[in-house]
Amino acid sequence: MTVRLDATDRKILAELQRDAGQSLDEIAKKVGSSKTPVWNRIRKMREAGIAGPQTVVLDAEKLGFEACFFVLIRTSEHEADWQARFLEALRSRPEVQEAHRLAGEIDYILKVRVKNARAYDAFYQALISEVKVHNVTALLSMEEIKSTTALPL
Amino acid sequence: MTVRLDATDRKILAELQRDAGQSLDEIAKKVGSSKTPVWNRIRKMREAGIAGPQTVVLDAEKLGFEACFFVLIRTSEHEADWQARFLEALRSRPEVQEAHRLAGEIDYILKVRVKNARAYDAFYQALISEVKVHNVTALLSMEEIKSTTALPL
DNA sequence: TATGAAAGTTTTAAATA
DNA sequence: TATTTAAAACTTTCATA
Repeated sequence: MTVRLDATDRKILAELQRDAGQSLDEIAKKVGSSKTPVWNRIRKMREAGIAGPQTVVLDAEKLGFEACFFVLIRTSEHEADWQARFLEALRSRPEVQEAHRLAGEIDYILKVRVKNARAYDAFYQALISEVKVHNVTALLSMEEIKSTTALPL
Repeated sequence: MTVRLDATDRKILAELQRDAGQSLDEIAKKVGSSKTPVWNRIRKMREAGIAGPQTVVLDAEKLGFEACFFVLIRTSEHEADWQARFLEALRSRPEVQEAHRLAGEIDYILKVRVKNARAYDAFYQALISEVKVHNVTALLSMEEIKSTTALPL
């Protein structure tokens, strides 16, 4: 389901990733085209689901979210029912910003953003009371060196 | 440097996180206010750096970025000079979407998004040739269960 | 806080290369 | 077929009540 894009499409996406707030005219100038063609390309990429919703990046620290944990989870349960409940628990908890199922020893990794260590503990207790997990390791972030959703187009 | 926000500010931020493309009128209706006050609040929050740049979320899979690794790094080097070079290497590589310095046994965690396993290996070889690291474990994501930058305001 | 008018932007449509 | 021009609809921005 990979879509064919030309160099102009890629430049447009790169600009939108950098700043989705700029006007069509500005983008058009930067990619060496004009408003209408740029608008049509963006519309097509949106329809194809390549470009999704716009969002605003908030400063987590300034909003009081001062703790970020990476959580490594091992489980002994591998039945469909257990997995369905576990995934539902992750999806419904807003503290969980990322959740991946992994290959290898460790089964899942989560990125959890909370106000403080106490809030993490509350999250942890709630999670393990909902679904049984074998082993949990929490890695506490001391410093966010880099954080971006931009893809290197 | 935490800023005081009221319930309306929070609702506005929540709406902007959900969809930054909607108009002021729509946001105003949803938060039970009108255009001008909403606009003033957004401007203030931008000036305070609480609300940052707008971006568009792209579909990594559709763009051919089919591999995502979490990389756990242990190092024996803890000198300022080594660290400065290491951080610079991470910041300058666009495959690195997240990088955190951790407390405890493991020193750093990275989230690395690449087209395929070969591209990951190229990244890995380049990184270890630039800076010496003691131990590297790569966790391969099989499935992205959840991915959001939204904070639970 | 609300109203409204000026400036700017997006979107659609028609004309042109 | 793709691009440019042009015009309508809508949004943002800001002055004033």
